[in-house]
Parts: sequence; structure tokens; C-alpha cells
Amino acid sequence: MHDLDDSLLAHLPPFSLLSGEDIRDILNQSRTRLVPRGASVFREGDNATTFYLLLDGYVRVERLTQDGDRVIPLHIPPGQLFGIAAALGKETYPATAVAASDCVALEWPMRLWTKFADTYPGFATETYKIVGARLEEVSRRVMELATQRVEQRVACALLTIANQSGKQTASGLQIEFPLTRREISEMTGSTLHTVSRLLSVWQTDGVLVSQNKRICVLDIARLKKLAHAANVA
Amino acid sequence: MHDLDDSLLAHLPPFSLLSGEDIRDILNQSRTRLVPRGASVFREGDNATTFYLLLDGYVRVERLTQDGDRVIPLHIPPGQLFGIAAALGKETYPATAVAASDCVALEWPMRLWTKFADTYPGFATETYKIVGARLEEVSRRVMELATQRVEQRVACALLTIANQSGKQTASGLQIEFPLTRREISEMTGSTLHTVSRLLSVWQTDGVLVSQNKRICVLDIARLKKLAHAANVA
DNA sequence: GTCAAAGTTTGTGGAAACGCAAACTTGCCT
DNA sequence: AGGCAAGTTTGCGTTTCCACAAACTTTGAC
Repeated sequence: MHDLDDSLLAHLPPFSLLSGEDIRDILNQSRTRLVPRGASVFREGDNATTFYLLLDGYVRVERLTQDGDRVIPLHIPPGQLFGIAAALGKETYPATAVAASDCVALEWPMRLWTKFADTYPGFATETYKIVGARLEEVSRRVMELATQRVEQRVACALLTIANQSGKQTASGLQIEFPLTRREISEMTGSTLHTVSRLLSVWQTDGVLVSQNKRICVLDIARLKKLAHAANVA
Repeated sequence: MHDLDDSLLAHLPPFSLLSGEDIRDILNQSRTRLVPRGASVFREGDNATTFYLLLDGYVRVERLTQDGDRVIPLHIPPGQLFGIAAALGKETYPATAVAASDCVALEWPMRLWTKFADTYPGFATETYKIVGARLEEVSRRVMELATQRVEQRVACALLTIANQSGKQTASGLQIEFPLTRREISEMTGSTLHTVSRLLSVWQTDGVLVSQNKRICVLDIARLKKLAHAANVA
């Protein structure tokens, strides 16, 4: 069925406690889904019929306010489950998932989630660790939004993404998916104008380079300073 | 052991699917804990040795930023489990829990959480619904902080609390625990000064009455308008 | 290669909300 | 009852950052 290498999954949290046989079993019930950049995997409010494991690429989680403003609470890096509404007793997806870059994901019918959780020891536990981490991240964002200035929030957001999904290159830490000023503003509760101004300054200061939606952090230490103590610097 | 009425628990989410016998079983392993207003149940970073069910009163969840600013992401109403770090695979509590009013809680050693989840069908599921709802609420707060002005955020915060924990009285919807301007500002990412000004205006407009940390909402409809469309009003 | 669409940069004014400060009220403890 | 601590109100100057606007650049489609 699947020519996917089992060992590819073996080290991922939800499967790390399972035997090779169990993993193969789970894999055999999955389907592969390719999602081109910009396409949505599912939308907020849709019936939650499927859950996913992101193999490659990055997924952007979006929500719309009543006024039509878009907010991006977090990004999902490869190797994580997402769309696991059933694990939280939800019938519909609480947010929209959009491919931030071309994505490869495995998908299963949602009813299998319960089965997997019951059948395979550790599957549920490991999944809930992801939920916990996500709750932690969203909660951290609340703190940032509540106490920090825009400059610090933008620096924080870039740091988080660079750490989570940055690729070390010769010149610096490259963020692996395209990221527009607008998107950064939607992550930080700001405007694309303000973000543009900030990035311009940072670029001339040599903290980062940005072109064609690609951002490369040159000076992590400096960015950290901006994130935490712009007032002190 | 416990002269608590089982039926008191029978309708609460984590127990709603259990038999009377199972509930009695769980109750027999619990201890009662009284927490006076202002005291903390546990602190951020503490070893997560115990989980709780809030029977009466309200618990305020607090976190401290690196700069020493306090943030209040949510309040826990009676009937909910809290401190369930184990359910999210955490070894330590991710936040501090403080009694917003005098509280009565049941407590269990954390290791029993896993046992209950394994033994009693529905216990885990129902717990995770609470986690889901909490994730939802924190995420909604991110949206508010990212897109709304202070006035709307404060109105939202009061609405949420009034709906969640308001008691209908002759004059209006009374918030059942003391709430200072400072606390409201820590919930909304604002300052006590700004909150004070807002409440003053609202009081003279007859939207609410506030004295001695007690807030009573007189005109819910008007507060809703302020929450969502202060610009339209 | 051309054109439209999408994204970025930059300027200017203005409003929202903070920071500081000082007076005032209320509740609580001894 | 008095005094202290905690909470509130209000004024004023200042900063941050948004809103509007307009030019510019880049990308991708045909």
C-alpha cells in the first residue's frame, strides 16, 4: 500500500512508543494527501471528519473574527498531528488550516482516532502532549499581546518561527516557508505597514534579510534582544 | 468518609457518564481542600502532584511574564477540573491558580488521573472536552487582543465572566467574586487607569454598577454592543 | 514580453491608550 | 476609633502605532 518508510514515523511523538508492527498497521489505514501552497486542508466550522499528520511543509492555522479580521494563532511544523478535533470532543474544526508551503500529509478518518487511542498504548498520551504544547504556545501569545509592544511581538514571532522551522544556512537561519508582511501582522496583532517599517530597519541593521517573502535571520542574538528588551537595548 | 452528595457530581462533565458506584469510588479517594480568597492552590512551575475539582468558588489562573507583569488568561467556574497537568503530559503546573473567592475543592494525587482515565469510560473524554473549551477560550482571547480596542476587550471580558459566573438578581447580573480594576486590566492587556475610566463612564451610562470590587451588569444588551461594535454605537 | 495582481515601502496626520502623578475613598487591622 | 494599606479616580503630557494615501516593486499568468 504505502511505500513510506516506517522509520520515518517511529521517532515522532504520537508513534514513538509503538512497535514497528503497530506503526505499519496505522500507516496501512492512512491515505496521503498533497496540498499545494495556499490551499486549505480544512476550514473553520467544517465537520471534523478527518485528522492529519503533517509529513512535510508547514501549515498555517487561521481564524476569522466577526469583523472579518484574520488572525494566525500558530504554525504547525512537520511531524505533528493536526485537525484532531475528536481528541478535544469537538464535532467541527475550530480553525482553518492552510498550507503555508506545499505540504504532504497523511490522513485518517476521524473515527479511527478513538480507535488508535484505545488500541495503541501511548498514542493518546503522546498526542495530548502536543495539545499541551499548543495550549502553552497560544497562552504565551496571550501574554505577549497583553504586555509587549508591537516591535517586541514581531521579534518574538519571528524568533519562534525561526527556532521552530528555521534551517541553518551559510548566511543565517532561514525560515522555510514564504511569509508576507501581512501574515506577520496577523500573527502579532499589528498592521502590515508597521511590520514593513520594522523589517526595513532590522534589515539595514543587519539583523535579517528579507526578499520575496523569504526571511533569513542573520543575527539571532540581536533579534532576541529586540524580542525581550527593546526598551533596554 | 465523605458525606458529599454523589448527585452533586453526577451531572458534572467528567462524571456524567459514570455510574453512581463509580462516582462513589472516585469520591472516596478524594480529599476536600478549603482555600481562602487570595490564597494560591498551586504555583506556576510547581511539581504537579495533585489535580482538583472546583466545587464552589472561582479560581483565577495567573501567569507572570519575564518582566514581572501579571497576566490572567482565564477564570475557572465551579464544577470544572483544574490542575490536570498530567492530562497534557506536563510534569509541572503551567500557571498559578489563585482563589478569586473562598473556594471548596476536591483533590486527588496526580497519579490517580491516569488510573481514572483508564478505568472509567468517559472520564478522559469528558476531561478533554474541558481542555478543548479552555483552548478555545484562550484562542478567542488572542483574537480579541489582536484585533480589538481596549474598550471592546474590557467589555468582552466582563461579558464572558458575567455569562459564565453571573448570578441573576433583582437589579441585574451580578459577578459572584470580587474583581479589581487591576485584575480586569490584567485580563485585557490594559492598565488599571484605563479600565477605571471605562467603568466610570459605563456606570454613569447605567450599563453597570460597581462598588467594593463587586460588579453588577445592569444592561447586558448595551454591554454586548460595546463589546463587539463600540465603533458603530 | 506585457499586464494585472499581489506585496512592499514610505510619508503624514491623528487617535488611542499609556505613564506619571496626586488626591481621594474604602476596607481592614490593632 | 484611628491609622494604614489597598484600591480608585482624575488630570495631563507623551508615545506608540494605526489609518489613510500614494508610489513603487515583484511575481505570475497569458
